[in-house]
Amino acid sequence: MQRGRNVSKLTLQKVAELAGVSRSTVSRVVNHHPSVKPAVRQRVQKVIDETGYHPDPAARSLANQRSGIIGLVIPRVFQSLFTDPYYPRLMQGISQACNTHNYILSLFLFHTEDEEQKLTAKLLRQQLVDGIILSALPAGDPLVPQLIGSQMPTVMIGRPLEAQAISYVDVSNVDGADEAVAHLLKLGRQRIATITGPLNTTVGLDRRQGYRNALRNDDIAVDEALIVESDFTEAGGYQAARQLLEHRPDAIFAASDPMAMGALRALRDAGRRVPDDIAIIGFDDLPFAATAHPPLTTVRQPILRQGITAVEMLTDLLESGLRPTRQFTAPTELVIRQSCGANPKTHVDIDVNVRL
Amino acid sequence: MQRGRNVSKLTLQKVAELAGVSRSTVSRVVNHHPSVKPAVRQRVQKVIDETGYHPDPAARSLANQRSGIIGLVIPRVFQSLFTDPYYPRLMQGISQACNTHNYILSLFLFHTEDEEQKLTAKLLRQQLVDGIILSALPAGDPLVPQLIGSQMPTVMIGRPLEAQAISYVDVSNVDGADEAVAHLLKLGRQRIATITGPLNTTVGLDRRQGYRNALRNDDIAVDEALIVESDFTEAGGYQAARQLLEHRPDAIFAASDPMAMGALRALRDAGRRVPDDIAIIGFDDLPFAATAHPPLTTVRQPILRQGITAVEMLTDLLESGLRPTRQFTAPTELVIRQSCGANPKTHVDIDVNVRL
DNA sequence: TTGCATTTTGGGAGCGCTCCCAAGAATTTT
DNA sequence: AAAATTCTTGGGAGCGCTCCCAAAATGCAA
Repeated sequence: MQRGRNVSKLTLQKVAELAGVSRSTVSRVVNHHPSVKPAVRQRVQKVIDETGYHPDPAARSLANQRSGIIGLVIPRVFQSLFTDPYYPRLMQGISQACNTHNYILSLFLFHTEDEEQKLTAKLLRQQLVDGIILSALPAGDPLVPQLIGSQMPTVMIGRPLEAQAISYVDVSNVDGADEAVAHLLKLGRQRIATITGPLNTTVGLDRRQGYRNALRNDDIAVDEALIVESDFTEAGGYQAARQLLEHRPDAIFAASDPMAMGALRALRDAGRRVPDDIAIIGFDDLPFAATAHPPLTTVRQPILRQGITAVEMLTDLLESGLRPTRQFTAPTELVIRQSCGANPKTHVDIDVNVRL
Repeated sequence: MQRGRNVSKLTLQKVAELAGVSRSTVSRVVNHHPSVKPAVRQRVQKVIDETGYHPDPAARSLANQRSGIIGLVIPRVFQSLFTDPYYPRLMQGISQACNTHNYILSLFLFHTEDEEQKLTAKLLRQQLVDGIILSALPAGDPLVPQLIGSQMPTVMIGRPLEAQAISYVDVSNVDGADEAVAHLLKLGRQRIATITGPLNTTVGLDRRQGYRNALRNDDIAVDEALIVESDFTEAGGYQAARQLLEHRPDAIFAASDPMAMGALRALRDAGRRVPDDIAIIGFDDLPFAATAHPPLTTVRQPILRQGITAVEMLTDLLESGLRPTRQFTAPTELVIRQSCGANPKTHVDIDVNVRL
């Protein structure tokens, strides 16, 4: 009935016998415990290499009460965004760092409310995963307080909406947006509109704040009609841009690249030229931004790096006990292409892969 | 030193004491074993619900020799594709089905060759994951034979290149491509080119085969100059299309949507009109296809369903022992929009979300 | 009521590892 | 050279669960 258990399994005990030492000594070698005589260590290591021994993760987990697994949790609300390349990129970074630090990465996508409940309860029981990386959440989500209450080591991607005693990795959304809009102002644009992300998320709020900061910095009154809330998607950007068109903006700052693409499409459908009639700047610098038509000026954020940093913060937390929470905010960088009208000569930049 | 273990942990034993029964009985209740008197079962269940008891996964794994984890393995070669929405979609399907069947999903992305080696060895040792879902591999990859040799239950996404005793979930790439090209022929296109995927993958080969089949079916000689190999990416499609332009095609069948987008861009840069001068059909029906300019005619494949099916085949395998391998090939569907020139009136279809 | 078959329950053993403690070996000190 | 100290090593116990077997409880027929 046991599948594939033809060869009797290799255990610490067996390796120990082969090397002529005890279980404990092998365990010490495996775990790089210092107090093993070099000669013995070498002999044991040789047996390990020759036999291809790997400790049984379940037994190990049971004995030392940790699973060696990091859980990446992406809540339901963000499922719709899941098809945008942001998440894959983030996951790549997270996965890479997990490998480096010898953790297994498990993925928890919540699909229904029911599932969310059940899975959350399981996750919080401390034995399934050692720690959690949590993608940003909308306001009022009960998950964050639950996590804090449960003592589960957690690092959030993106600052939580309500200030919380929790570690997170963020990007300078406010300043990035500010810089983008300032750039448009410098280019002489007068009526700059913005398509925001959902305003129940910090990302949405922060990028709008940056927009406001830039205008205020130039003593320009904010026209609320030029601010439209959307949902980070292409379709959302399209709708929002249509709506904005009535108010005759001469530039649009979209809080995400997909929305910028949607806006681009809306403008094209409406017969407006970009950047001549209306300039556009996005946010993210996703791969397609460079090859959009026209190539999209956008605020680059180091997505891969964010993932890596999140894992490193978490493993730090796991390996050194619960210490004060930490925060990290990565800088953004304005990538000037053609859609903002600053750079009409340059041709499409091809270095899509040089991004971190 | 134990983080957060303030409350002494809830074990089978404790639950048993609370319910006034033995460990074994509680275990039976938890595992839905039939031989428990209804009254007792109810009493135990009540305690479980009230205390919020969940069995410790590590202990469980150790005792019954399975981890309850399904590993999704995506090899290095496909990392570059990882930013295209195909994988997220697939993962969504896989994750959903894993939840339904009570498995944990772990993600294994190989980043370097070294990592690939190390992780593979670990994976094959049978105790880390119960089974593996393997995304398609290029020719000659040693992973498939290794997996077969190791007795690790595996389901591949996409048929393996060399026929192997392995289960897989595929889509009808040949027929899908055939249908697309036949459609172009029916519309009167004469010089139909194709941008293929990598020809060391079945997907690449199959879709090219479909292209050939369609031409042969119309007694049209295949002009090898009209076949350019690429890599499924936007940038690759762009390059390939530039190359094809010299041979004056009046239609291009691109074996993936990103390549179709690249081709679209190349044509625009070259001043060609789509579909008037050149028609284009893609493959995948990724979300952006509907909102491309012009909206992309493409071959839809049920990505989410593929993921679900893969998991179901795997859990079947896991729960009923190793039985003969199985294969499943999902149908494709030609989605006609504007880029093929068949449908110049229709407007952008918005039902991006109705896709399975 | 007794005897037998059948359900239901309890407890021992064991999954493979880590941790602790004590025993043994090696090293240093006097 | 013996004693004190330190470094290595081995083995027991236990992590929390499942599985098996035997004991207890129940049901049924005679």
